[in-house]
Formats: sequence, C-alpha cells, structure tokens
Amino acid sequence: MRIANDPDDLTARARIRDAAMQHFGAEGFERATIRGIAETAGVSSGLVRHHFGSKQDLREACDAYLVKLVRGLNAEVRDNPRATDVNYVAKSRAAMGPYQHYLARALAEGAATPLFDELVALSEQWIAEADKGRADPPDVSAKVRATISSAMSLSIVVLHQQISRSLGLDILSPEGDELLGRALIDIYSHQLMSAEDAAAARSALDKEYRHE
Amino acid sequence: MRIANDPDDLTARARIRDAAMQHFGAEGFERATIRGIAETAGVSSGLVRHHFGSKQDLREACDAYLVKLVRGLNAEVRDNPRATDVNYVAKSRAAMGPYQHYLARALAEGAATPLFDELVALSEQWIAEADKGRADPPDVSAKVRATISSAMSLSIVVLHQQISRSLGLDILSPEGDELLGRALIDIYSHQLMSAEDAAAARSALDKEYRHE
DNA sequence: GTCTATATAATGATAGAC
DNA sequence: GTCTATCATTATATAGAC
Repeated sequence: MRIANDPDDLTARARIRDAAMQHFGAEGFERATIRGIAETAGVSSGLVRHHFGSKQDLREACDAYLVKLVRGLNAEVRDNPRATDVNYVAKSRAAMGPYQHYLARALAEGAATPLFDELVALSEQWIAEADKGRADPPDVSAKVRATISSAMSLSIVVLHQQISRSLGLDILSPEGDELLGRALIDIYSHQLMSAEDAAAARSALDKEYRHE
Repeated sequence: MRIANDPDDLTARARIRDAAMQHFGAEGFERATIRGIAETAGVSSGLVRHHFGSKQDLREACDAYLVKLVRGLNAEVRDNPRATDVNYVAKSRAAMGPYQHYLARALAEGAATPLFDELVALSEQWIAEADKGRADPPDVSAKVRATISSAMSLSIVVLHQQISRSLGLDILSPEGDELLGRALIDIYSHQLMSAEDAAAARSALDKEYRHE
C-alpha cells in the first residue's frame, strides 16, 4: 500500500526519500549508508547526491516530509473532532505506516523538531480549553503541561521496541493498537494522585526549592 | 562528584567505561570513536581494545554497568517508600548524574532491556497494590498498564532534548526537576477522561475490533 | 598492563561521461 | 537526470614492542 499520493511522488527523488526514511528508521542515521539507500531506491549513489546534496540534507528532507505528513493528519483530526475516538491512536499509526520507525529515531535523536513543536501546540490548545472548566488554578503553565504530555504520548512510539518486547506483542500493530487504546483509557480515566497527596507533594517541592 | 564508589573502580578499566558512557551518551554509539573515548579516559586506544574486546563489547559493558547502577537505586527506593516524595524524580536524576544521556540513547535504541524490565516490574507491583482498593475492574492487566506507564515516565529522559528545547530550559537540571515535579503532580492529580467518556471509548474499541 | 604503528575496510563526497 | 569510477577520510581491528 502506497502511503503518499502526492503528485510529486513516484519520481526517483521521492523513491530515494522513501528509501532513506526506511533505512534511517531501521538502522539509525549514522549506520545507514547512502549506498544502501540508493540500492533500495533502485538508483545509483550518485543520483542521491544529485537530488539531495549531503546525507544531512537528505535527513532534513525526510524530516520535512514527515512534518508535512503529520500536518495533514492533524488537520484531519481538527476538522473531525470526536472526543470519544481514542482510537485516533490507531488511525494515526496506520497513516504513519512505514514511517513510524523513522519518527521514533528522529525524535529520540532530537531531530524532527517542527513536528514535536506542532504536537505541543495542538496539545496546549486542548489543555487551555480544559483549564477553563477547572476549579483549582494550575500550578504550571499550559505550555509546560502540554510539552510533558506530548512527550509522554510519543513515548509509545519512541520506546516501541522496549514496550513490544516487554508485552510480547508488537505495540505498533493492529493488536497493539487495541491493547494500547484500552490501557490509555484506563490510565486516563483514573486519578493517579489524590488532591491531598498532590498538595502535600507541592509543599514538599516548595520546601525543597525555596530555602536550600 | 564521583558517582560510583565501587571497589573495582578507579582503575583504568573503569575510567574507560565512564568515558565510553559519556561519549556514547553525548554523540551516540556510531558517532563516538574509540580514540575519543581513550583520550577522555587518558589511555591509548590499544588499551581499550585490551580491556574490552570490540566497540560492541564495550557498549555491552556500559549497559551492564547502567543496570547495576539502577538496581542500586531501585533497592534504595524500595526500602524507603515515601509515597509523597514525587521528588524521587530529582533524586534519581542526580544519582544517574552524567549517565542520563547514555540511558536515554540506550533505551531508545532498544538496549538496556533489563533496566526497562525492572522498572516495569516495580511499577507493576505498585499498580497491583493500587488495584486492590479500586471499585471498577481494570480492562487490561497490571503488566500492560505498568509497561505503558513506565514508558511514559521514561519519555522525559528519552525525549529530554525535545522537551528542553520546547521549554527553553534544560529539563535534566535542578530547575527542570522542579518544573517537571510540579507538572507531574498537576497531571497525575487530575482525571483526563471522565468515567462516561471512558466507557464510550471502550465500547468504540469493542465495536472496532470485534466485527470487522 | 600499556603503548605505538599499521592493516584493512567502509563511507561520504566528488568529478565527469552519457 | 542518471550513471560509473575514484578520492580522501576516518575508524575499527590487529600485531607486536616495552
């Protein structure tokens, strides 16, 4: 199944980019070789150089494409806001398809920053909305909570190897989607810390970081 | 501040291992060079080869040491169970000290598996305990929830680059500790999903994965 | 245990033909 | 646009002296 139906796809340039994301994702940026990528794309190593200047430039082109892809996904979710649909997880997964491993590595390596920032912005918007109907004032800004929350969400993708091994099933698969969905519902619908414990923990932090 | 007071430290072998963890963490496994590690450790590249056979073997020795380190930390937490102390985050951070970046990379690359498994086991114990005082039956096993939760916790370390950049401060620093502590308290003490929404989401999953 | 020197292999980058 | 051939660099692995 082809993922992208961009008009500018099918071309050798697009094939190279796809192959690069595949190799970068599977082997990591450093270990992946231009020769290997070229072979997968069915072209010569020279052509890679011709289209993308350097290996680093090639990586940036991959990042840019990933962002473009996720932008499209986000727009779709934004226009179709069914709050109940926790299974947007599965849908995102399917849409990201063969690029999931690339996404995981890019994030862990500190790349794909526009993507991360966009997810944070989206989350921040959502949190700010939720804050309106909230009794107690938040202790930290929506931005901070959005960043932490986004990182936590992305941990599933980034740590998929560990998770899959621990659970004995591929978390980045349809079966994994269902299990993850149920787990997230359970976690999100339960308060992990009581209001009293939270207050106590907060004053512990106050004491720790005020006078020392 | 020296982290490890193991008797078998101080030796050249230990210095090499420390230097390796530092380089692997800062530059990644592939980019790090044996020569660079040797230089940091103040020895020749030949001696690295003498003590650890290959670069891969050196990496495995680092993993093993990391696990040993975290085992010690966990034991300490286990013997000192103050539930209020959210700031165990900061304490762990300080104890991991210069090895945090290595930990992040190792986890993302699927290495350091005994460490991840141990964190899951610890979390599972805690969750199973909490389940006892719970009205509704959990939809998924404690193991699954423990795995997902552990991954989420570790996301702070693994994605520290993204988080730090997004927030404009080093999340792996004392200031970061405080901010993270407050953010986690806020997140953990609030239910992100109502019981009704959860039920609706669950039946959506039922429908999705039963007959399709 | 520790070092220096070398062998060998792989890679990113480049130049130039078609 | 695409390819082949080559350069220059760099790093691991190795051998052997002290």
